[in-house]
Formats: sequence, structure tokens, C-alpha cells
Amino acid sequence: MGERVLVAMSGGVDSSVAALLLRQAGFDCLGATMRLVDNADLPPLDPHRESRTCCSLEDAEDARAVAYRLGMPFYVFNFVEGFRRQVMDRFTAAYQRGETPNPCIDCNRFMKFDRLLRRALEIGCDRMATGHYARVEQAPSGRWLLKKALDPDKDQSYVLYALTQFQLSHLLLPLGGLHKAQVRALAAENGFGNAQKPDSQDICFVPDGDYAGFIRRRTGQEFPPGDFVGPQGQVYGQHRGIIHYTVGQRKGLGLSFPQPMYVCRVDPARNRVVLGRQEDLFSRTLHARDLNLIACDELTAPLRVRAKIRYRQPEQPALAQQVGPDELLLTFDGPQRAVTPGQAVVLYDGDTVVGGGTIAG
RNA sequence: UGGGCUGUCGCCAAGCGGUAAGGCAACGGACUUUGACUCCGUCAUCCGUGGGUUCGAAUCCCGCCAGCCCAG
Repeated sequence: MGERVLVAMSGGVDSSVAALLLRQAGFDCLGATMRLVDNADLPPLDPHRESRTCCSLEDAEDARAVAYRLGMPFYVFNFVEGFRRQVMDRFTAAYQRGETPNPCIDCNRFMKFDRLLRRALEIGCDRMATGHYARVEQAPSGRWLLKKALDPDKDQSYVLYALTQFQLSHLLLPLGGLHKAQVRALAAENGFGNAQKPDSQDICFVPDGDYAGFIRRRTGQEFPPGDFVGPQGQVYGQHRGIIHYTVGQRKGLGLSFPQPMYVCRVDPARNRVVLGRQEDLFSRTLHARDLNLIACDELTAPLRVRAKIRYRQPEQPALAQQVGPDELLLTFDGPQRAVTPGQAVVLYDGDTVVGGGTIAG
């Protein structure tokens, strides 16, 4: 028997095929699903709603079915309380600050690759595996590197930038060299019921899409209407509460101008949302906090990189400078549209993830 | 109260006798392990209202209503 590996199984195709591949490779696998959301945290159920989130309770059954089919022991770990504190509360707090969080990244950092990994090691596993499309490699120096997936359309290294050396050293990503089509084909060949399941989307703890309603329920706080203002402070109209808006947003403003208008800035202190035209949305530099470096311990000199400002956006050439223990200054070669506080910025050197952080402004 | 101007989709706005452009907003979909952006699609049988002229009018004529401006 090979190494013992705990496979994080969400119930989707990807993690199911990851389990399959590890099994075929001779690893001693066990499957596990994280229980993250309590029913009490969800809005009233709509029985007709099609579940397309990543970790609903129904999905746990799909995961269990696949594990059973592969002859793997299967566990469900209850991380509900941790998820509330480290994902949900951070999510709502970011919106209260006028930022736009990426909860998937927090979930990866605090749940999947921290709590779940620790649990895996506790129960005697040597490693943990997930269905992410990315690759882990060890450099000759011994340093662990995170690299992009071979399938450029599915690459998910962006959401993994916060991983540490310790986490990477215990991580297997079996799908890093595969294309999505291959994964679906493997699932179908092996009779997995989720072979055609749609890719996950939406915030998993806000299945109805009303994240503003979720924030109100969770915080017990109201977010009153305020002014939509122009670049010079002229009042354009009333917004529906600051949490409904994110930088770069066009839809949902309800205001009519000769040109499309976009959110340029959210100002929680004055309860204002600053609007402007497309051309007002560009900036050439950004500051990031909570810097996590993977490819090195620190940036001792300015480094040429390619940076992603948000998931599913092409990388842009830039110069990265570390300006504090956890702070980064990034200067792009050209102006970038809608740099959004709260989103992650991830730096690449070719296929390798240099590191990343949270955009501060 | 006289004189002038205007009245076309939620907003802005083409049209000037031949059978309702476009932009913004909205809505639906695609894309997507976040929020956005983007893309695709839908969106006035009817042009303030009542008559008239005409084969035919949002487009011409008359009355009325509403709003704006100037005068007093």
C-alpha cells in the first residue's frame, strides 16, 4: 500500500476524478467532505432551486456515492463554526469596510488547507489531495512551488496563492495536468453520477444569490441608502446601501446617463458610492496587504511579474516591490481597470506562482 | 391674460407624408469555485389628446390638455 491520502471531495466532478486517479495510482485513499454551512445560516429553502454550489449537503451525498464506488472510506467533518468565523464573518466584515471579498480564497486558506489538512494528518494521513487545477512541484532547492494547471482555461492557481510551504509539501493535485474535458470523460467512463454536473458557481453559503440579504441577516445591521456621487462630489441619486456595490460595477445602479456609468469607489465612512465613466476606472499601481510569498521568502529587489487582479482576468505585466513584512506595491506597465480592494492579487513568473495578497487600494 | 416653444419606451433622443433609429436603464441568457466586467438576446402595433386632410400621418391643419420661456 502506498501513502495514505485524504481526498477532499466536494461532490463535484473534479474532486471525484482526483480520487479516482489517486486510487488508480495506488494510494491508500480516504474521502472527506467538509460540512461548512448549517441550515440555520441559509435562507428558506426553495425546493425547485437547482443546486450549483460547491459544498451543499446534497453534494456530500454525491461525494459519498463516488467514494463508495471507489471503495474508499468516507468521512464528513463538521467545520461549521470555523467557517462562520473565518469565512462568513470575514466576508461580511469586508463588505462593511466597503471592500469586495473573495470568500473562496478564505475557505481554501482556513478550511480546506488548514483545518482539513490538520485533521487529515491527525487521523494518520501522509497527505491531502484536492480537485484543483494547479500543480505542486518541489524545486531542486527543496522549496515547494505552486504552478499553473496545464489547461489554461481551467487554471485555479489564483485561488491557492495563500498556501504555505508546509501545506504545499503535503498537497497532491492530481488534475493539474488534465483538461476539463478529460476529467469529465473519466468521470463518465467510471459511471460517476456527477459527470455532467455543472461547474460550481455562486457563493456557496448564499445559494439564492442575495449576498446583501445574507450580510443583513448575519450582522443584524441595516445598510441605509446614501448618495451616488460623481467624481467632483455632485449628487447623482440614491444608492440602496453600500453593500450592494463593488468597484467596476455597471449593472444595478438604476441611473440613466448618456454613457454607461460604473462604481469607482465605495466610501463607507460617508455612506457614499462614487460613480464615474469607464475611463475614470483605471489605475496603474496598487497596494496589497497580507502578502504570502511561495516562490521565495521575500522580494529583496523589485521583480518583474505578471499579475492577476481578479479571478478569470488575463495577467498583466507589472513590477512588484515588497514594502513591508506583509505589504506589496505593484506598478503595472499599463493602467488597469477597476482595481478592487478586498480582491486578491496574484503574481506569476511564467507558470509559477510567486505569491499574492489582498488588494488594499 | 397675451406672444413663443415643446410634448416619441422608465430617462435621453432620432424622425420633417410612406408605415417608430440609437444611447442609458431594466429584464433574460452565456461565461464563472467570489463580487464584478464582458458577450448575446428581449424591450413603443404605437408617437399628449380629440377631430380633420390624404391611398397613406409621429410627421400637414384645427380644438383641447400639460410643461417651459418671454411679456405684463
